[in-house]
Amino acid sequence: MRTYKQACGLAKTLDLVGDRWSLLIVRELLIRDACRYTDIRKSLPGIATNLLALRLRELESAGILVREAAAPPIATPLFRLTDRGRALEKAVLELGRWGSPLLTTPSRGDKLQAHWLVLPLKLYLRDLKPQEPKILINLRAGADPIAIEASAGNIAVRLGVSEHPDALVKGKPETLLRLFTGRMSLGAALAEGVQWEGNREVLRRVVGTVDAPAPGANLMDSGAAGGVS
Amino acid sequence: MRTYKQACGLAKTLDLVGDRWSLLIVRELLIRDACRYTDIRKSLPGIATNLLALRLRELESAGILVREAAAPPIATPLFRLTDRGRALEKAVLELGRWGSPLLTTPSRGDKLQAHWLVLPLKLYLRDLKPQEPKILINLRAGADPIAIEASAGNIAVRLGVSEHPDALVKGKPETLLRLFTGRMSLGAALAEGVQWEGNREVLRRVVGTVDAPAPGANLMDSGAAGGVS
DNA sequence: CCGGATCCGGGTTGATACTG
DNA sequence: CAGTATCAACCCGGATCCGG
Repeated sequence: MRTYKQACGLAKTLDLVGDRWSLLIVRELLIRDACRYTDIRKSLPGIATNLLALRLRELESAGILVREAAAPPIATPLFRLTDRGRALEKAVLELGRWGSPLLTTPSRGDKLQAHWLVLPLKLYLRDLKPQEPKILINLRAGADPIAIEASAGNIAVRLGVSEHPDALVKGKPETLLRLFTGRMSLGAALAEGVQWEGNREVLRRVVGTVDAPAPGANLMDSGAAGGVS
Repeated sequence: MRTYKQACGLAKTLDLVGDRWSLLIVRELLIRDACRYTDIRKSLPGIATNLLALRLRELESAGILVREAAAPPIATPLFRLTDRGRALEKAVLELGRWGSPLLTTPSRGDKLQAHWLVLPLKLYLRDLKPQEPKILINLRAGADPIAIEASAGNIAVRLGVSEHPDALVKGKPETLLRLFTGRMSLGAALAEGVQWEGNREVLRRVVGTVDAPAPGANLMDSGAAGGVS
């Protein structure tokens, strides 16, 4: 294994997850608790099958994920993060936050899969009315539905469907992302084909600037927009 | 440029800083405000000169750093992070935090340069007595002295020397790191050759468990230790 | 010395074909 | 479905050389 040979936390981390595709595999497992080989493959267009198999072995031997031989009847192995692997979430979220401003520029041929919304929603949603009763929002932007729950000041975002939600929102992933990160008003979203069923007020519960989509609204905490090479 | 072609913040970040050495170059510039080519090279043993030059061009065109043509007399270019590049600090610190537990295992041939202590010190030092007057600690573990300042609940760590410090601590970087991250008592550090001049009580100001170096003390927030492949 | 450019051998990645 | 095998292309590491 190629290593930097530096007694530095960052270098040690990159020794284990710095190779191409590694952190994207971790991202998939952060979003979907357990994955089959093919699930990961479909979410990583362009990865070679041998490379995916190699990375999974490497991450397994690094203690970041485990391969669970499934039940005897239909044995299809499942991959799941260990606690140690799940501890990468903060770092993954911070890397994703830094890259978010680059998503505002129109993507040429970029893919956007619905389940990827989970991580940015975790970053940008806030429970702005902690004293009010719990609310549930279901999102459907593609194959994988997303469930949002705001309760007592906390936000939970996960793949799946909540029962008896306060609202069900359908639309293209791009549009829902802009809507829920405060970069697009509800009116504009509806005009772009978003379907909102149920209570519309719950949007204000979790998104700050619903009606003030500042023209050059920047998702960053600070700093100028970076160029794209 | 090779890109993942995914409309995902993490993927976009990795498109720009996911290549080998890129984040280590950012780390160097986070620690030393402005660097010459050779400074970076000395801190990255093993990097090929052409690769360093290439990475610097890539990071420059990504808006992460700028190349400052120095003053006319003796022109030696300086590299400095932009605001956008400095915004990577949180992500870099979180990646480093995740890798910290891997530093406890004896490193085979790993290099440890004194100035790398700056980032872990930023992570693990706390001002535990915010109401007391400001204190200054100078560290010397190698070529680059480090200045620590605790004041009003905040910790500042930078390369350099404070004037009239409360304490001056000299020793091997490994030992100072363990001492200031609470994994080694002061007594043990002194026994290993650490020289402490000045007030010894200031250590309690910034380090939590000075006298309780739990045997298997873990720097992680949670999770088991990962294996090393 | 500083800041690279150039060349080369070997390792890694990407694409495709193939197998249990 | 879950990989392995193969091979071309590219990237990386090390050495050398070269203009200020």
